[in-house]
Amino acid sequence: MKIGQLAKALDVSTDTLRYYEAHGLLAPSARTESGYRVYTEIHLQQMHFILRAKDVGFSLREIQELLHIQIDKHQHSCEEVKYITLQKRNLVQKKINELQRFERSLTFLADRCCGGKESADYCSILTALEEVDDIN
Amino acid sequence: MKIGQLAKALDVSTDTLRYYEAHGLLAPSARTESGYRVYTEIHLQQMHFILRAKDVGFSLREIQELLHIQIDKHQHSCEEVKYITLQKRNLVQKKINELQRFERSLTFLADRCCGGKESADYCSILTALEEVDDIN
DNA sequence: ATAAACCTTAGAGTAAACCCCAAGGTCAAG
DNA sequence: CTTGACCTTGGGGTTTACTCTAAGGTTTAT
Repeated sequence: MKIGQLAKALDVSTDTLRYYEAHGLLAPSARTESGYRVYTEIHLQQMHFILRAKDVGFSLREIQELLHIQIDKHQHSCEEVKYITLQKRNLVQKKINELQRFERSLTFLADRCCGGKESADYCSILTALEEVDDIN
Repeated sequence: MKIGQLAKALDVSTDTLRYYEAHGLLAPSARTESGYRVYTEIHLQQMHFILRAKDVGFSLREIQELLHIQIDKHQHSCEEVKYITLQKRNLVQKKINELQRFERSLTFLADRCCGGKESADYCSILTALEEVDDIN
């Protein structure tokens, strides 16, 4: 697979892929004789991982750390890897909790909202949020 | 409450608070005679909302949109508010799903990891991820 | 065989979200 | 009544994550 194909499959720009390569996130496994980057199915999967991670608020640096667990595996003991992994999981769980709180607020707001044509005087995320906060 | 106190309570800089004000995210309700910004408990809560939203990957623009549901409530019909709200909830639910996938990957990795002193040759987020992806 | 559509590197430009500094006004403590 | 910790505005600088341009080489389609 060439960079353009991978980019199209992921709906990102070729620039982004080169940027990720330059920043240690995704390196093509080989080059053609003429220097073109060659990617495989694995890179597609890895990019899906990266994009999902980005989407839920991880910075590229944090994503790199996650990937580093693999890349540096010979340098790290299993103990360290486990520690890092559990730490990251805590972070993920915290994010999930926050999002679930948002979800409850939004659900509350939607339920409370009549959905009709009249002015939304009594509709407000913040009001909903406060109420949810009170409930919790 | 003055800006410094609010900043300290939230562990952000006063610059950040002024930046948010300039960008329509959080305006103090009043000023002192000498021009100092005056905040209340409500602003503290609103900032908690903003910071949590930021933490789970919403941009300031997106957060503003969420808050706008309130600010513009007289301009919007309840129908519109409900539509926006449900759309945002979809987004939140998508993020939750993505994070739960991460959580499964990380759990899988941690479980698989012996946690001992030896090299982590067989520990890898990506390997774990692939396996989880296979399971799903 | 030549245009169109790719690819390369290197480097400059941009938007978001701060962060810092200067120059000066305000205010509580000693 | 002044020192030091606050506050004000305005503007410049930084980092992250792209995005674009220039100048040129490669591949595919007619």
